[in-house]
Amino acid sequence: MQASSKPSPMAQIWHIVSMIPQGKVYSYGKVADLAGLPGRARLVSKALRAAPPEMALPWHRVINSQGKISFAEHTPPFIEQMQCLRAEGVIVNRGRIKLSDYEWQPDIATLVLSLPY
DNA sequence: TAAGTGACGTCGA
DNA sequence: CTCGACGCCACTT
Repeated sequence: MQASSKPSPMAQIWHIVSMIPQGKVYSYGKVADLAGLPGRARLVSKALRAAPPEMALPWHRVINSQGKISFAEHTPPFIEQMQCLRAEGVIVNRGRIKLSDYEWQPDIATLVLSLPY
């Protein structure tokens, strides 16, 4: 059984990102881990850029492991991401976000039920 | 095939 | 805590 093909890495990444709750953030590296792609954080950024706008993926909730927005400060994309986060109640200072307050703590049960076994 | 690039991560100064 | 160097991976030149 289970002869069906497993989802593409990009589809897996999109799936994980779509699960990040409003008002919470998660790092590229951890998204990659949950997607079953350890060590491929850079693939996550690529997947977000490739995501069609129609799917309204919450890309702004993905930041780097240091709790900062990865775009260069003062650039249009940086400002857009910061505003999206603030609109959800996330406090952003100079591109920095307090992970101890806003990092998503994925529920194990939810994860198990959502992964493609 | 080698070298460059990037919405990353980790470690040490 | 901030920075730079280096490691990494998947492309692109």
